[in-house]
Amino acid sequence: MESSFAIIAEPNRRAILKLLASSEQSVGEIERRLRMPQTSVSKHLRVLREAGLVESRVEAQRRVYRIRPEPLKEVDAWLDPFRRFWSAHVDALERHLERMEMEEGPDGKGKGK
Amino acid sequence: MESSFAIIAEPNRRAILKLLASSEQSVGEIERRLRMPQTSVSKHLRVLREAGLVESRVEAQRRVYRIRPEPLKEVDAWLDPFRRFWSAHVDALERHLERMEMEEGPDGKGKGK
DNA sequence: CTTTTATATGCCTTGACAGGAATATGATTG
DNA sequence: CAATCATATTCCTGTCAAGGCATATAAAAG
Repeated sequence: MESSFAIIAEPNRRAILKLLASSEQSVGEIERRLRMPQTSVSKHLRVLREAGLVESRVEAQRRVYRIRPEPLKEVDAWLDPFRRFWSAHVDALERHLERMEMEEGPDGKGKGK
Repeated sequence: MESSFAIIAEPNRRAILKLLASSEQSVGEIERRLRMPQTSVSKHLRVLREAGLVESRVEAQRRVYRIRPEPLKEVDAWLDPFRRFWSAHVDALERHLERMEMEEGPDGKGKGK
């Protein structure tokens, strides 16, 4: 479960991260807002913490969690090579795709001959 | 396995996508370049195809695969709320974090005090 | 100290999924 | 047609992670 990619593959963890992106929250707040069992929240927070995606601060009996954004940079960086496909010059991409489709019917199901 | 997040959680699939990001490739080319068993490549390609992350074109007995970038936009969009944490100047972020620590939580759920 | 509140941990079951080997499908060439 | 090349699919197995439940830890309040 090392990689950030695996961490954010889990929908509940994404929900937690998204919530924390707006502002830090205690476990109980997360529990109530996302309507998920406390035990489940704690376990996901543990995974997130060990992966460095969140960190916690103790406040009385509560633990307040907040985002640690660094690991997400890895994901952002990985996306980079794909951004050219949808950002910037769409023209070049379209020409590229059209060239590829020219060679055979679109989507290849064709028995082409 | 619907979500793109789950799809890219797998390292070999990320490798395939990355390779295809540079240019389209046949199954055999992927097999050789990534040094992974053909059966494995085919299976990952199936997953990627069903998730809409790649599409294939038939060329004689070969299937040439290429990127379909759209689904990755979802991932890119999800990252958006976190970008503010690392983009721009760090000062603003620090002030932001400090502000959050100050507040007791905008929740209103507060057990009064 | 006892009780209550807040959070964490352990155990167990279940399901999903990756990998490997063998095989099936399908197109190409002779 | 048979032989061959390229890719897909099936079956099996091991692993790993998520969810539920009970329980442990720890701080606060009475």
